[in-house]
Amino acid sequence: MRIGELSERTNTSRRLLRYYEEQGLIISDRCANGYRNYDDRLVDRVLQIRGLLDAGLPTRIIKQILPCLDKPRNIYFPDATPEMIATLEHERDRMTERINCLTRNRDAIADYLDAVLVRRDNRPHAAAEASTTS
Amino acid sequence: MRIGELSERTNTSRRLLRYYEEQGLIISDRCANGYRNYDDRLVDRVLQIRGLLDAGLPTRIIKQILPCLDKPRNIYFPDATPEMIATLEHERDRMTERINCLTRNRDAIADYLDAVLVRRDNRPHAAAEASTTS
DNA sequence: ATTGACCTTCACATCTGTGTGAGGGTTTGA
DNA sequence: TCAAACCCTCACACAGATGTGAAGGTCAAT
Repeated sequence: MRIGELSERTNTSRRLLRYYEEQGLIISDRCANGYRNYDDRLVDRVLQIRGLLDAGLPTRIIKQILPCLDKPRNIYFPDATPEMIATLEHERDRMTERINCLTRNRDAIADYLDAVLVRRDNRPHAAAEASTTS
Repeated sequence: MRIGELSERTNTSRRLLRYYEEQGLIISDRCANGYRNYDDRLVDRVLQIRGLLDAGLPTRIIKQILPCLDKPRNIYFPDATPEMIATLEHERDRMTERINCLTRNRDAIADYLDAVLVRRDNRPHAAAEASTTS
């Protein structure tokens, strides 16, 4: 598929697709006329990149962790240098911290919303309250 | 406490503390000489802000969600306009998406690391393998 | 009284992810 | 053949988070 289609299917501007390529996050082969040509799998890949970017990871890090995220991975192991492993462990832990932080705060927002909405439902005009009071 | 101490205790530059204040994320009262004076609770608050920023939330959003994250919250409910509630619900959902994305990818990294490290342990010089083969 | 370690504001700089548009080719269909 | 709709590269612009430094006030200890 060409860049326009990938752009539509991932809801990502052409500009950004070229930028991700420039940063080494995705690759494309070229048609005879110079147009980029993308594999179908790039759709998921781009979505994954966008999710990680949105979660605060810089392209530099995403580029490093992408190779070990490919699905049929157990088939061949790329070069796993000790520094690379250390980097991955570090990023794994940082991501866990992010997850915990987000979870804590999201739960607090959810609790707040629950409280506000319940309070609203219990107002004067409240109607269906039979089971709670009996 | 003054800005230097808050900076040390949160591992955050003075510059950034002033920036967060300018963005309305934290407040400070001033001493007679104009120095900022911070409450002890600001330490946790700043840490929370940093975590959210690191997880990809912009200051604009953080400012909106902070008020409903205060601990003894159930005591008084601030003005919860319908738009505010809609915003919070939206951010809650976006945070859930981020959490899911981070979790998926972190787990993939963890799996990869486990596989690489196990493989390494099973190499020629492996010693303690009695239970696996019997 | 002076020095050093604080603090203030202000302003300019940097990096990253994006947008936008110019200038120019290719392909397709009327 | 011409227009529309693609594609290309390049370059400038912008916003947000952050660094850095200048010019200057305050305070504590020597």
